[in-house]
Amino acid sequence: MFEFFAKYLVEKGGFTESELELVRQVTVSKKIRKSHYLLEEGKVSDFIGFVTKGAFRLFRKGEDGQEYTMKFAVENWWISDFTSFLSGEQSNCYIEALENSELMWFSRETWDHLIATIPNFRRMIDKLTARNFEAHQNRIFSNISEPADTRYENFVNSYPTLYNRIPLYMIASFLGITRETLSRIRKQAAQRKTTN
Amino acid sequence: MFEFFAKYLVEKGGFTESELELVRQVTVSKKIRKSHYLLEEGKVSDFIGFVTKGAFRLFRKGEDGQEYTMKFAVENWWISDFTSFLSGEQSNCYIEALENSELMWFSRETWDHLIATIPNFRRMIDKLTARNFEAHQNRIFSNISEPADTRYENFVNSYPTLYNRIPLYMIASFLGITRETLSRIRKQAAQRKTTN
DNA sequence: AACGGAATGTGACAATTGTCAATAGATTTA
DNA sequence: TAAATCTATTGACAATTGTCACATTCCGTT
Repeated sequence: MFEFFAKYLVEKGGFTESELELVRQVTVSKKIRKSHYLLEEGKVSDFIGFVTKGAFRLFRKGEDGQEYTMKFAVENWWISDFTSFLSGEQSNCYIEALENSELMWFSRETWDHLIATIPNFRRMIDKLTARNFEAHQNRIFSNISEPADTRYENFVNSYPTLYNRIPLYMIASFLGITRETLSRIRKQAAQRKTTN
Repeated sequence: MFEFFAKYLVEKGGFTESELELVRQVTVSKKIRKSHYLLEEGKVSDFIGFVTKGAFRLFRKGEDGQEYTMKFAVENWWISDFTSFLSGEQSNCYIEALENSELMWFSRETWDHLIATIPNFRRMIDKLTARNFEAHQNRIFSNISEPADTRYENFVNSYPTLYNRIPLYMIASFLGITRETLSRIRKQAAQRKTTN
């Protein structure tokens, strides 16, 4: 599956053949089965993964014991608890495989090495970080300014390869509503469609 | 007011005297009066500011025309629309001075120069970026997992130097509720306190 | 000090969302 | 394949939040 990752590096980072080779040499591929965890609360997220197959979610447990989905990741997405990765402290998140999945796996040491030795790599990650910042801003804005039905609509439009692949109750918690409410929102949306 | 900034650089970044001098040479101080704007929608946020006096808020206008506060900044905080700064594209935000304020003002060129020439500066900003990421995560988690009264309580506890200095309707929009709801939450909280 | 506008508080009611319970459908596992 | 588990939907009702209207307080300007 390295070729899948290589394609990404060429397209997003403009990597050359020799740069790709440098990355290949340190890339570890890892398979993980559905419902298994890549990370659990209390452990340090000392890796970064690039998803080549499957799907993941990152969630936290609330005071109420409920699971709140912070993020999804499918093919071509990066996955880690970056907060824990960057601070080196224990994570308060879980990362769960939602399907049988496969990823390119980078330890903290490997990651730092790539950043330090391949300028293109750092550039790519800096761009990614900026995009991430923007996405966070947009999500916060959505949360404070839009009603639930609009948030769901936006979610579907923003993640067309994602929304019909993931259990609805996870989407509900991602949006900050209950599964029942999401059910009703979807029903209303469907009715509006047939009426038009 | 550079001394105020210098203190920050020493405490947070461990800057040496000679490094401070390098920063001082390129630092521009800027005053701005209450209710004036540091940034308006449609312009590019091509600066980063460090607040040495006063207070700011960064907000976006929603579809409904309402203003939604994305962030506050008081003394010792950085202020900019980082999304626009990082992408170089037009901002969809406003930055408003909430009091007569003063800041250390860095153009994009100056900023890049500081990052490139002072390793300590980049290190400090990298740390800051990591903290920022964590803060975003926590806010999103708060938005999707906590009821409004808890969010307000957390806000007060998290920003003790801020919450009683800023109009309530701005706090309400920051939390994603209406001013009326915030009013009632505060009333209930006060009643609980006198009852105990 | 007085005025006017902005900000906050409050009541009545509407709309939205949550909770609980029951059911049906889908998927996994033995 | 069948049983068990997980997921999604729905109804009835409760709780929360929003909307609108108006009163009150606060604050800056003259």
